[in-house]
Amino acid sequence: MLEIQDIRKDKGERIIEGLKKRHFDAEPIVQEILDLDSKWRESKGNLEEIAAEMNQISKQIGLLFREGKQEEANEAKAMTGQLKSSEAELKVKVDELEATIQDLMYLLPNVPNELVKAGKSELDNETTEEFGNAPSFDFDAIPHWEIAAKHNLIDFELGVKITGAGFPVYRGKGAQLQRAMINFFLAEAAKAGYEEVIPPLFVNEDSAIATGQLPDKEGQMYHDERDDLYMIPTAEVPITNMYRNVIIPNEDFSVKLTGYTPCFRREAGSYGSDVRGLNRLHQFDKVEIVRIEHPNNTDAALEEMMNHVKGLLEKLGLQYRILRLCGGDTGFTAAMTYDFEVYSAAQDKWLEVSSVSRFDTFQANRLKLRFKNADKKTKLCHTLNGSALALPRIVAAMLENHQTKDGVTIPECLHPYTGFKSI
RNA sequence: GGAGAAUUGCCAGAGUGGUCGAAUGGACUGGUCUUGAAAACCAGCGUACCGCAAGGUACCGGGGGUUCGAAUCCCUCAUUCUCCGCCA
Repeated sequence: MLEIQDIRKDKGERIIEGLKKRHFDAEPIVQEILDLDSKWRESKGNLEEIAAEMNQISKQIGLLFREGKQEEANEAKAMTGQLKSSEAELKVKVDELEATIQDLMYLLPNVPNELVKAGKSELDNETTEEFGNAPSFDFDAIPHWEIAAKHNLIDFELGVKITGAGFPVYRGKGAQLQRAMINFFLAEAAKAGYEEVIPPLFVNEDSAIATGQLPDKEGQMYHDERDDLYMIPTAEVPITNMYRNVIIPNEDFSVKLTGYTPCFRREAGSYGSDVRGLNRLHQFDKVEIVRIEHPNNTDAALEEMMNHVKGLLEKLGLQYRILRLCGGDTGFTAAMTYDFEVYSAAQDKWLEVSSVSRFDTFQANRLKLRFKNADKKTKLCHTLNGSALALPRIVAAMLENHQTKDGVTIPECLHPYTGFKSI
């Protein structure tokens, strides 16, 4: 969530201007917020005046009683009726205004970083870097779902029977490969100084709001209504929420956390070739890296995270490119996002395998995640996170790009974890 | 799932209707003293909102209520602990 102080400062000009890069017209919302905010301040001021008066009178009544001046006390009591009712009235008004302002604030997405270009959709994303060469095959490369079927690695139909579409069953070397990659990713993250956590896979409403899944992406999460819990769409949610309502001591920077979790996404409305095989699932595995930073260090942290992901892809021997998402394609909560895509020769498409984002104070504001700056003022921290990496698509890319005529070669970095060198 | 007890500031812990944003101790920060440290002493030591400021308001697990006035009484929810039941 953006900071209301930020809107007051320049009448929201910076925000309105910045959000144009998302093709988001913030002006009417900002206007309404400003309008309601001044009303709110006025009412709030009045309310506090009355409250102060009430407090005064109450104090006096207390004194009178102690001095045994019953009558005077009762007289004073009688005077409070009018004040009390106008206080109640104002309170309702103030609460309403607050709620409305809050709702409006929820509508405003994060302001894109200065590096982010204006744009409407993925077509406007910029490719910032490209690494590696496309694999060449002297046979007909087949897509991963065929490879998976051929070697009995993943059974999609079985998943349909047990649960439904988008819940595959990994088996044999397919399951082992999956587990090996998780361990590899976690080990690499540990090497890079990230503390591993195993968080809950369900979160409460407060957590889902704090990282921005609610109220915005309600329909994307599985929701257990009975206990009012949400299944996590990414480890970002529980891990970042470890720091909800926390003022972190300066010496704790940088906070670097990693965690492997399954992720659950309803993916309502997806269909077609996008959902073929491992391309889009309702349940998938991911190793996430999360950072909480002093604002001064955010640029450096982002770069470090990018390099971490690059390192993983290079070790896996995959060709990839990095996109800086344009304003319109950048997620609601993010100030800037880099997507890592691996080229799949067999499918002739680029598969998104990682997404590294900085949120600046947007999440921290909802999280109430703060630190104390040099002059002891509490300030909002910055949060960042990235996938390192998301399993299904990286598995798909590996199977496809490392396929041989009658199997798949496992990259060397995984050998200690798989126990086998080929499929 | 049933019964009981509890939830107060960074921590421990007092406080059962008015002068309580909250005693006291510890931790921490600054100062005095010291060659330095320890000890002792003095001072400071929560968050947020409104306000140029003075100041005001709100917060004692969350929400609601009673009252002129609530940390204190009532309702409700959550969490923790103990006992019983069930169970990987």
